[in-house]
Amino acid sequence: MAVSREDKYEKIIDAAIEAFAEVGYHSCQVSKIARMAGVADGTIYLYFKNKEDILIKLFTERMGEFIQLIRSKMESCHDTRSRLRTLVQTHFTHMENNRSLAMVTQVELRQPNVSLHNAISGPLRDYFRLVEEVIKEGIRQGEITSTVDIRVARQMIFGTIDRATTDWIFARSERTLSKDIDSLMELFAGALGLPNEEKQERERKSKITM
Amino acid sequence: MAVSREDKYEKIIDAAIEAFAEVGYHSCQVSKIARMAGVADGTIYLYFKNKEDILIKLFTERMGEFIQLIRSKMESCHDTRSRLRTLVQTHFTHMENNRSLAMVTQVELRQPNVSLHNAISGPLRDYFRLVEEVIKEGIRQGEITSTVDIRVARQMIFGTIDRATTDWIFARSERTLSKDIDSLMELFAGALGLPNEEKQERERKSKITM
Amino acid sequence: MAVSREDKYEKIIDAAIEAFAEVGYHSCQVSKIARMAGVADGTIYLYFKNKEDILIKLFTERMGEFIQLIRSKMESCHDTRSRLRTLVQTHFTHMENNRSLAMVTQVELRQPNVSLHNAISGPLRDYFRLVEEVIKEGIRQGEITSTVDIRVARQMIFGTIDRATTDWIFARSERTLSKDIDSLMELFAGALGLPNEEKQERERKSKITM
Amino acid sequence: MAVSREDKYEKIIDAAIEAFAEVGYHSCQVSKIARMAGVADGTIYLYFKNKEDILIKLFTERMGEFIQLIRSKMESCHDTRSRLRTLVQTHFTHMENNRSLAMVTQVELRQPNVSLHNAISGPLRDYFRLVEEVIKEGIRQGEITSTVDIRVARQMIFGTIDRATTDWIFARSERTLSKDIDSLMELFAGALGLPNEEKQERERKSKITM
DNA sequence: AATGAATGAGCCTTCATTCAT
DNA sequence: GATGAATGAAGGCTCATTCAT
Repeated sequence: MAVSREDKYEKIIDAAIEAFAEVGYHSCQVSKIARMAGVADGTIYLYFKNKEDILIKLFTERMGEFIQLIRSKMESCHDTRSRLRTLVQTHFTHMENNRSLAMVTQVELRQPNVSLHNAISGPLRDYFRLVEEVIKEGIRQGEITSTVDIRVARQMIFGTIDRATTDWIFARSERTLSKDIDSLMELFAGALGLPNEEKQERERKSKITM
Repeated sequence: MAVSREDKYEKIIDAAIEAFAEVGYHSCQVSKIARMAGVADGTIYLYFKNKEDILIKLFTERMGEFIQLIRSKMESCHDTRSRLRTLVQTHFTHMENNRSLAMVTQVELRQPNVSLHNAISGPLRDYFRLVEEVIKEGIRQGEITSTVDIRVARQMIFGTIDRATTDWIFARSERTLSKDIDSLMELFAGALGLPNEEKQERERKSKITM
Repeated sequence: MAVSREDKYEKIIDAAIEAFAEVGYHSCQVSKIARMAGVADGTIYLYFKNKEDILIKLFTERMGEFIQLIRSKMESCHDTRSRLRTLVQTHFTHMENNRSLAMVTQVELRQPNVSLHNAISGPLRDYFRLVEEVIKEGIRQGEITSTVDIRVARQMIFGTIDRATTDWIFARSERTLSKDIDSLMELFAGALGLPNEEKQERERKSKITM
Repeated sequence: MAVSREDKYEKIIDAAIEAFAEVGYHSCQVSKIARMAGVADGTIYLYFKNKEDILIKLFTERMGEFIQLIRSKMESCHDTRSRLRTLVQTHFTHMENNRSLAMVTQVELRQPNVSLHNAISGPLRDYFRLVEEVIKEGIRQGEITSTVDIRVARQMIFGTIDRATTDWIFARSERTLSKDIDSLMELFAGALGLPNEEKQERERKSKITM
């Protein structure tokens, strides 16, 4: 079957996510991934250069999809506040729906390993760029104070989301990530000087009236 | 001599910081630390349970001192804004002055390892508590909107500082961390609803007059 | 087609000679031979039992041809000296003209492997027998001292030729093998007590006269 | 003990010789050598860089001693014939007394491996030099025809000895190497034009008389 | 207390061979 | 006959830790 090959690749990626989340990258034997994917050890090496390559490809691929998902969700947004909310919402929901992937992203991928770091920095920079685009658009639209330092603002947004996700991963409680979105948005709105929602609502209406 | 023992312990910690920063925790052989500390391999084990214990003790000790340093610097601060600024300032300056330690803190300590994580969580929670105290005090003093979610606000503050530090560690440019403090404080002030500095000045004066 | 089958077999043998000579038997992957022969990996196993079998068949076949070649060239020789010279000459020329094969013969086939050794010993013994036949005939004809130990003499002749060939394979210089033939023959003639050429010439003439 | 370290090194070398001779270099696991030497696997790597290094050091060391042995035995020889006989005799006796080493030398060390070949070529060249010195001295003393090509003569002597040794290693019979010495010497003497022993004896006597 | 030689557990990867198509 | 994707066995080496001195 033509699908078979692609199937196997995905099977290995999926197995690796579960395996890494379960026992950690370092303690995870390649044979465990193979077993979980239902393939032979050697088969792994027909699709991946080595164990690290699995982690890299896994991240690159899933992160790419993730960023695409956020972008597509943001398309219907007309202001910075909703864009930011969509970003946070999508990020949190995605992590909640893919807890093993979140585990890998928040924990396993923080390996202090040069080649891993290099491989990861690409997709990570894409995410950074996405956040900065939202900020820039906000400034252009006059929603965000123009004095804001874009890089620093991005560090705040990403750093906060990232920290919240990591805390959630390590927390034993059943608390969801999503229920912090309002509090978070309040902070972001205040930090960036976003117009409050009533004001924005009023402005939108007046626009329509005109 | 009693000093000798303490000396050796510190020597090993210092050597480990440099060694971990240089080649990374995993690639760093215990014998390298021993060599850099000027002791025999076996001597390490008179002071530390194992390799991981060096990393843990190193972090616990330095983090404790670090938190103490921030607390003492904050003592002379009379409002939330200056407390926060002192915290950020001290954090950034300390990292800039101890780049190897920063490397270890931001990179090496992110090992996805359960026992390491547990050992680290103590001092980390101390830091979190410190940040949350500042926020609580701000709310109590009416400087911070009382609707703010303390945990989320702490995640923002810590997450942002942490991300900025990590970015700085990995950046090749000569940019310092410190020169982002103003931009950062602007964001924090907006997020927490801190009174702007002129207003605060006015209020302080009126207090004195009264 | 019947030819096709034979063709493919030869193609694989030829590819193997080049491949083994290039990277050595152990480092040579079966897939490399397949690629160089223009067939699929699996096809190899339709013609050969396994990788070692290629080496064995290769040697057996080429060695057989080689011995045949020497025998046919020797047919026109009427005395031991010319027979020996023909043997050495043909051996050296053949190696010079088939450097890759020489590489395999002198280097790759020296694998310390029991089954390989057993398989090789057949054709090798054929060669030994050929040399010993020349010696025996020499003794019978009175050209070689009858006290000569045939096995030892054969060891000398084969050992010397073999050593010279190995030296040539590993030498970086452009020196040919063939130009050592005269020196070599001088040694062999002395060792075996062969009549010098003038004397032989005289004897032959007197024979004819009689 | 000061000896201990050297002891262990020798123990490993000795064990390796036996192990390689028994199952062959490639099939021989490092752990087997360790077991036979009575040390831990890791200990091997305190004395040798890797498995190949054992083979190299083994050969270099034993070959050096071997060459020294031959040289010292030859010191008391006053003519080429006795020097050659001593060389052959010592070579054969040494191989007979160290069958495992002979196995390694004649079989395992013929691996077609570049780094191995390079490491081996040094001591091998030393042996070649030794043989060539004997030939040169013979020419200088007028015992060997001056028209002899030294390199080719060396190839004959070494090649013959080497072939005889290899044949002996692979032979199943109980035949010793040593009993071929006379036959061999006869061939060498003839090849090099050495004066026969009676003649030499006569010359020596006449010298004394004068 | 200090040493450092010795230990030995542990795993990624290769590649000859198979077999479903 | 031909293919080539899939298989899975097998082992050299590292290095944290120990312990006799």
